[in-house]
Amino acid sequence: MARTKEFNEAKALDKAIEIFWHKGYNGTSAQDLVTYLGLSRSSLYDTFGDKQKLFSKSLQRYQLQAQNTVKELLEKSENVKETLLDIFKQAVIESLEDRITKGCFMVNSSVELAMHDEEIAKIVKDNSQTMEEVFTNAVKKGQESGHISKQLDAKVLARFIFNNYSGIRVLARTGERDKQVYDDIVKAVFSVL
Amino acid sequence: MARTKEFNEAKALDKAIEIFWHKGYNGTSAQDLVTYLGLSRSSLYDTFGDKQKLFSKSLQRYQLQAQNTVKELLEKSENVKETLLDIFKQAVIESLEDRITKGCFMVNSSVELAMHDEEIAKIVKDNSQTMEEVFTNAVKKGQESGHISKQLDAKVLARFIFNNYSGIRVLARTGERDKQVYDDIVKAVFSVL
DNA sequence: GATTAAACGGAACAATCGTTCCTGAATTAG
DNA sequence: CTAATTCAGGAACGATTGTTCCGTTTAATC
Repeated sequence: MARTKEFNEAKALDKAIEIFWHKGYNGTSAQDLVTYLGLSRSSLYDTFGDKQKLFSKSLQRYQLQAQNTVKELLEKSENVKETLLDIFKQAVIESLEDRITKGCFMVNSSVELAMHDEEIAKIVKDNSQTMEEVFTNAVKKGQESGHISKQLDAKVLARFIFNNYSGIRVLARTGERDKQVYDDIVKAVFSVL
Repeated sequence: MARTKEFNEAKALDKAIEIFWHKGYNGTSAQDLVTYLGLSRSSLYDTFGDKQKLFSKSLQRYQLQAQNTVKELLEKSENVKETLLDIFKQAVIESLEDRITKGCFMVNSSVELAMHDEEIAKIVKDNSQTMEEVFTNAVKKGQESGHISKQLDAKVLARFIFNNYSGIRVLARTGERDKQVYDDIVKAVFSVL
């Protein structure tokens, strides 16, 4: 029989996420991938097909990870407003800590590829819809428990929250390092809830 | 003496803005530029130096145009809140009309290049600062005239407005075509003012 | 009409791109 | 052992990249 796989496919994907996230699709060369994933050209192409497929898989994996984190936090939360605040605070911390200012992989990919690559566009669209649902359910829960104002519709607030989340990630990508800027935005956002 | 320039440098730059805006820096080839600007390889390089310089000039020109539009509208406005609403409505209209979903050239460039190209990073940073000032002054004016709530600091609101403006442009870039999504966001944003 | 410089088309550059293929070593199961 | 399969490494592919250079044409000034 045959030799077993030596490298962990999932771990290789995580590596791919990192470098695509940092350098973008067009900015990452095949050589970059070989070097950074630490496996040979042949293994890379045998395992993942081509660059586009690898990117697509990476983005999908990232989406799952990111979504699950937020989803779980909100679903088991007893005070949704506070949990949402925690999520934003975490995004701010990551934006400031991040010494290589990666922003958000999904936002970056949207901007770079969504209009030129149908498959990526589909992932992005799917992500938006799912996040909208997650936030909508969370807001509804918060409104029922009295933690969030009922002045605006849950879906309206969900889209609003998601929009500001995107905005903050763009801000991070520009390299903004002034915490006050992020805090001000979060403050204004939560004055609505 | 010498022959006079046949092509209009400013018009060529506007063409460059269009294609860079649409395809991004890495996605636009030298051949794309030759074809789209309608001038020869030699003229292009003689006039603008190289691709990076052309991109930089294009982005600066775009910045000036975009800034002046918003600046003038807000400075001569008598009801700043309404003018801000007009600006957002205009962004929404452009996002929906735009058959090739360009988003915002500045946002796109931030995400694609700001962290890899110092010159671009400088332009982006300068743009953020200027826009923050413009919005801050506008909000102050609105607060003094009673059109905008004084509950939050002018600078806080300015940053908040700018963040949502970025977010909307990202949304446009993803190809979102549902007007309701944009309208919901705008509604929530203006509930703060 | 001579001079000067700009614009042009296109050839050509080296470099890099993503991808394929080959070789030989390594490792597993029967 | 043998057979099967994966590994690493690198050579090589054609295509495309950004850029330079050259010869010719065009036009404006003197």
